[in-house]
Amino acid sequence: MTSPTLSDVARAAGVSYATADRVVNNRGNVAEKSIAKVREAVTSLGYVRNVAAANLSRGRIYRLAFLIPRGSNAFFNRIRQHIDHAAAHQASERVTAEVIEVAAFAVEGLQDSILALLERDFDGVAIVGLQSAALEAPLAELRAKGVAVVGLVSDLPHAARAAYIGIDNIAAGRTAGRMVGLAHGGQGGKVQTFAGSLNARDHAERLAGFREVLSADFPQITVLDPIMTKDEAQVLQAQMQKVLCQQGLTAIYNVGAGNSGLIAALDGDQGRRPFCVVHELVAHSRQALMARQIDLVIDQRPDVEINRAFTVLRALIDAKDLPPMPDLVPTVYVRDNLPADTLTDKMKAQDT
Amino acid sequence: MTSPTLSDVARAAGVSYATADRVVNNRGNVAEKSIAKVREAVTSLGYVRNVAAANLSRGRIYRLAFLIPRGSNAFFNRIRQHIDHAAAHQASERVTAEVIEVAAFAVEGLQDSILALLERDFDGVAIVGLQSAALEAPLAELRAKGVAVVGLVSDLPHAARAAYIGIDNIAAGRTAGRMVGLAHGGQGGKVQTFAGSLNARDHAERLAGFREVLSADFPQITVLDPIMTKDEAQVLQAQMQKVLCQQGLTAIYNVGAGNSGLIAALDGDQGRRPFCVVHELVAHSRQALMARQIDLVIDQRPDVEINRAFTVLRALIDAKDLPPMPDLVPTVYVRDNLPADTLTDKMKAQDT
DNA sequence: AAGAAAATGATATACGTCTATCAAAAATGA
DNA sequence: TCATTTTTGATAGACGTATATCATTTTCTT
Repeated sequence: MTSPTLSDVARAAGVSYATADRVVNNRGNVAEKSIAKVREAVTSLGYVRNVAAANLSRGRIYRLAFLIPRGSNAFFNRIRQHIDHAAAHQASERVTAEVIEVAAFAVEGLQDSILALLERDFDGVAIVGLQSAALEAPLAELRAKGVAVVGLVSDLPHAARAAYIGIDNIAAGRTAGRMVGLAHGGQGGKVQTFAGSLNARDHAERLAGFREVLSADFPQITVLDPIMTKDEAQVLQAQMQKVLCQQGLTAIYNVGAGNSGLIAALDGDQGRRPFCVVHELVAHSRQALMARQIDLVIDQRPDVEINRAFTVLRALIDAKDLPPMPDLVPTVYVRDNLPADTLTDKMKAQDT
Repeated sequence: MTSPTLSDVARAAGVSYATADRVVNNRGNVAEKSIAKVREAVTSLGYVRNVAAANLSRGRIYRLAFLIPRGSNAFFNRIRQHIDHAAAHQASERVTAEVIEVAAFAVEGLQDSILALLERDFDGVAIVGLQSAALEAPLAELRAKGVAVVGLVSDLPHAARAAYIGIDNIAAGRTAGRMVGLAHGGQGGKVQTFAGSLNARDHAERLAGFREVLSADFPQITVLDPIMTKDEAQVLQAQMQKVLCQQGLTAIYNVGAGNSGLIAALDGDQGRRPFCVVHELVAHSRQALMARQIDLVIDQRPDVEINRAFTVLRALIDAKDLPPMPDLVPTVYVRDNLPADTLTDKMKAQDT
């Protein structure tokens, strides 16, 4: 009925509690023979450490930090909200999470913020990162202090983090490509692509995946070179207006942000519009999907990612293995399978 | 730094620990005035009960049961595996989960199994249910005993369960319809549908959603009446072979199981095949997707659902509010966004 | 104001683990 | 063999909450 305690293990192994404790917590100074006896008793009794008792005893608290790009970006607003929400619900498990805003997509700013973390006493940090070697040194220092570090949404240099929590952006681009291909129903066409900047790794990856699928499986569809938008809605709107005048354009794919501009341009347009695919479900992309202004949204489910970041950080801090977690996959939204996400609904449509 | 304890609250409220305890655990026999003082201290100090300590103290263990249809169905095999896997990882939190197999989709069998649960001492139960009034009485008894009950994958009578954990099957069907519609690229067509039985609520719902979208948004596509398969692969294979000979068939949609038969029929076929959409990602649907024998799989992510069932049951048992949980949505898989699910990969292709 | 009822305080034990201390026993080295 | 090192045992306090008991104080009734 009740599960065995470490005292039970000690008794079964024929050693004292102290010795059993030395073994399970690798405190050293134990004879091989005793180690073997205890290990055996552990498996035969099926002993598992009661983490509640353990955490209580050591007064463990999880101080977590999330480094998130600053700005009014709807996507990161959604992320910030979800972090606060999730943290509030884990307060009873002694989890605190602080959102620290950093200059958006700037290596130096990120570097400084990471160094600033050294002064604070965090147990784990999730960072919306950049693949820059300049981050390796500060991250190494952080990890040397015993802080668990994971990359979130956008990866860090591999050696500098314990895990990456985010989708595979090549797969996301491939998925978009597949959808655009399918939507042509075997006919030919011409796709205009948009990107914020190809220095952003995720943008480049999505585009690569997109091209890959179309050229391999739908050669009758032409992919036009991306128009750069700096993720600004105004730029997108202006460029879209131009593009929509072209003849024979059958699809639009924006790998980046600024979709409110894209949608605004479509709004003014009449006649049959091209098939439109964008990324990230936020208030206005959701509305546009409902209003049939766009056809598909590829989403990375940031709320799922945040939950996972909490779980992974706690597991890393406790040095235990990860619980079973379904893969993160790029999710395809059409107007028919939208989540009833109240957060998204309530949020004002701002810039993406 | 360290969070306040109930003793701190008592001190701040100017009452004894005993009284503070009486208030927070509503033991009664406390003056209104004292209640107010304690409540105030709780909010001003930001006190939150340390659940680790609480669970330790009362020796709380979570005894959970999952009622899952018996059989070699690949989908439910996947579910069973994931339950065991998840349970193993929660053992250190004193969670045990027992999978109880019940006769597949039979009201009487389910009824008996629920009554059998009364003899056991479970704290929470997740049931792959049926919408039958005959289940209401036994479930009411179970809940009267204080057992938390949730519906899983397939819902129970609403009043008889605390929550339903599964996707909206109408939305799933609508999503399939949207995809089939899009894949016609504006052209007309003819879709053959397959279902196990229209008595199965989920099958009927998916079909309804599918029809709804096609008739509303893609009127140029004809939806043929479903061929009934009893979810048997042989039936599907035979029927598919007939169907594939028809002229002008542009798409196939199977709302039910038995896809290995469907795939086998496609395997033998040459020439341009129709656009194929099926449900549930299991070993063989995955393989077929990779081998380009089918185009789309609509999946309900049973592993996510299982995780959620654990979370919801524990929250119900602890009588605390639910943590933030992203919506469950029908997930669209193409060959480009497949999860690297080792479980699925390793599992032998059996009947779906 | 006396007696009954209600509310409060003080306190103890238990949950299972971590951590530390000190003494005792066993193994090792010279 | 004696001194040294290594290993072991016994034990106690702490973590924060739940639960129980009993004595005491306050409030209510009439």
